[in-house]
Amino acid sequence: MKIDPQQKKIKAQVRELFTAYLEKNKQRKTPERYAILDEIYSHKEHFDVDSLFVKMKSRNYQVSRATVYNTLDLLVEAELVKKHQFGQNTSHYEQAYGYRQHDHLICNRCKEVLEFCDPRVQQISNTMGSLLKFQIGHHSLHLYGDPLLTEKGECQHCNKNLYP
Amino acid sequence: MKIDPQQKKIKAQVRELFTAYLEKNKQRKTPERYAILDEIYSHKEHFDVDSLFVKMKSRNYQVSRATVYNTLDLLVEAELVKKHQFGQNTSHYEQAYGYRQHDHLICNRCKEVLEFCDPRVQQISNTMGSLLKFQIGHHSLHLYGDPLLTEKGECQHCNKNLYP
DNA sequence: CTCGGTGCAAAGCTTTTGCATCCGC
DNA sequence: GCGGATGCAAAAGCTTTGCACCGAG
Repeated sequence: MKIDPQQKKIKAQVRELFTAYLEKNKQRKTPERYAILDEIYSHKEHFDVDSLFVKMKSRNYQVSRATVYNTLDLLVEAELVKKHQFGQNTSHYEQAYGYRQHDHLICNRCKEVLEFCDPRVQQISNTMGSLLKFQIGHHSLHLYGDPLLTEKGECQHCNKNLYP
Repeated sequence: MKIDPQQKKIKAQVRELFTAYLEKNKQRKTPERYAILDEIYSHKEHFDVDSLFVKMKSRNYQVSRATVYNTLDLLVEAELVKKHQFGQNTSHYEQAYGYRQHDHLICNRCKEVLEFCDPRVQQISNTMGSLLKFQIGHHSLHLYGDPLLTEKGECQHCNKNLYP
């Protein structure tokens, strides 16, 4: 894996933000917590708890599942990680820092997750917040659909033949 | 419970639609399936699998959990029921017929689910579908937020005192 | 030193599966 | 009567919990 200087910078910023969060909330700064944060910000992709657990294990770092769950909760609370539920019963997570606001489109065929941006989502959130008298903290917009195939029956995204 | 003539009419229509779906897909018309559909359309509220199972049991109708799960899948497929995942690990369901398109706002405090309508959601769905070359089948937009409290600290929805 | 965090394994919940029986077609 | 659907219970996931030990403050 290449070392992206931009990613390295983000990692450092995120560590600082996490430290600030931990201090503010009088939580301990354990090496496990930082190791998990670091691992998460080493890959751009979405992930689930188990794949993160396996990644930690396959590196030199030994953590328990319980700690992974605990730390993810903390990171969500600190707004450094976002939690999603895409149709399945497993939760998916993604980085929340250094990345512009976006939503997700999930392919019904291959379950791949694409990202997109639309400012109207924020507008809706604002409108409904004031209309219903809520302070909206976050939202999730998921679109589910089938890819339009080429005349050969190939998916225009994963390039796999998905006919029919 | 009052018998709402409008609701009764909807029930009849839904039964017909379900019959059409079952015939089209060469599935059997079992009494259990109709009983479950009927139970779902007897209450307007959202529900989860277990509460539906309990409701069926507490009536005269005995069904197994497996059948509830199977039938819900069918009903989702037939577009008579919508499935949602609100933050928790339990799936929630709601009627999909005789009800205008709407999305959900979930209260962070009491977990109550409010509904709202905004045509811009459909517009976003259309825009992103053609932009990313997908045929969007359905979507889910969930807003999560805290209710604005009155000066006495009461929630303006459930009227409970939620201070602080 | 103290008390919160961690690791491990067991328990808890929701959902799925296997198999015998039942019943719609 | 055949083959799919159901019921029951067991199994399979994912997540949470209990408890002993460890280590950050």
